[in-house]
Amino acid sequence: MTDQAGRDREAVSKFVEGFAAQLVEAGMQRMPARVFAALLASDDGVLTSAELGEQLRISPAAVSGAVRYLSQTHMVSREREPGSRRERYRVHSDQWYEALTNREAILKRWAYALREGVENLGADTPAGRRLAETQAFFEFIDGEISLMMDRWRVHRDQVFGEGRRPAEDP
Amino acid sequence: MTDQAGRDREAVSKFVEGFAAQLVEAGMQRMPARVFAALLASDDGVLTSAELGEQLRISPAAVSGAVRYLSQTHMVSREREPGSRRERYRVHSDQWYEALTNREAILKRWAYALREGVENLGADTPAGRRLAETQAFFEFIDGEISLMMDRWRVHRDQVFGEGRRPAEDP
DNA sequence: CCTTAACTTCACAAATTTCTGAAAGAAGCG
DNA sequence: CGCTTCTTTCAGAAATTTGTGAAGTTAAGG
Repeated sequence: MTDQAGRDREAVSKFVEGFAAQLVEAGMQRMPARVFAALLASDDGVLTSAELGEQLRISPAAVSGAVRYLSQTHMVSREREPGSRRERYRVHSDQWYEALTNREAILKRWAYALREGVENLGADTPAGRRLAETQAFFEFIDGEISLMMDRWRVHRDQVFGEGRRPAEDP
Repeated sequence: MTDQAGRDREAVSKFVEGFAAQLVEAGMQRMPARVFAALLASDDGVLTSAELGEQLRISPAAVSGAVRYLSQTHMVSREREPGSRRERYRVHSDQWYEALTNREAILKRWAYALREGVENLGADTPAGRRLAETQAFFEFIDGEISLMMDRWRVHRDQVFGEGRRPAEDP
């Protein structure tokens, strides 16, 4: 029962494809999106490369590419069980949406490009002022996001209970 | 001087292409990104279709497509000066990043897909619980974002001064 | 060590996306 | 009203992206 055995494959697949489609809509590549959704919908949040390939009907190469992207962006972590050559990919509930909000790296680059623009166009020009305000916006957001995540953790512990966290890795 | 005349075209172009590249990196299509960056860097935040085409070296068709996307996502508004058949496209500083955070629509769709997943997989299964927590996260974020924008407006008025707003449309 | 099971990399074919020129469609202006 | 100027739509060429099979690489286990 800890495996796919007793589960409604139809329902899982429907969720996986539907949620992946939404992720794609938001700009994520197709394969990473599908792999990620599959992990989210798995019982333990862990699947092997072979399981992913079979469930999604994609080649090992596709799994490899998708997982590389997902681990680079810290949405999924890879583990290898000692004494096996199977690799296992895991989604940690907390870790992954922390990663999602770590578009911070992107915000930083935007802010940098804008600062350059202000310098080159002149801070006293209309365009320069517009860019400066935009830059200030991103810096503001950047700071707010980490505060928001702090509040989320408090909120989550209130709603879902605090004791559950260590149980996630059985 | 209110036109491109006295401006450093080189500097403008450098900013436009650099910032557009960052937007593309974050998932925006190329042409919308370039058009948007060009508007940001323009003196009045307003450019005509022809000006955009000339500055970016793209066809009228490309401008049309890019602008359609940008106005659908409320990042740019289109106006037609009465008595002219030239259309003008404007970026309102405030309006556009409000639009950016209005990924709310996306968050809503994600939350919906997740809720369906919880129902179909069962709220009492491990996967169901994971999905439920993720759903709760997005709902939390969704609420926080509008509060954050409120704080931003206060912050902005403190830093940039309050009186400047009506001056934006001379 | 050699074998074998697994993952990764690479070159290419297929599918998709992107941008253009050309034609069609609006809307001012005489 | 018809001419003219601008914008939009559309079909297709070009470029990019995507996913695969096959070869290459790593590491476990005899």
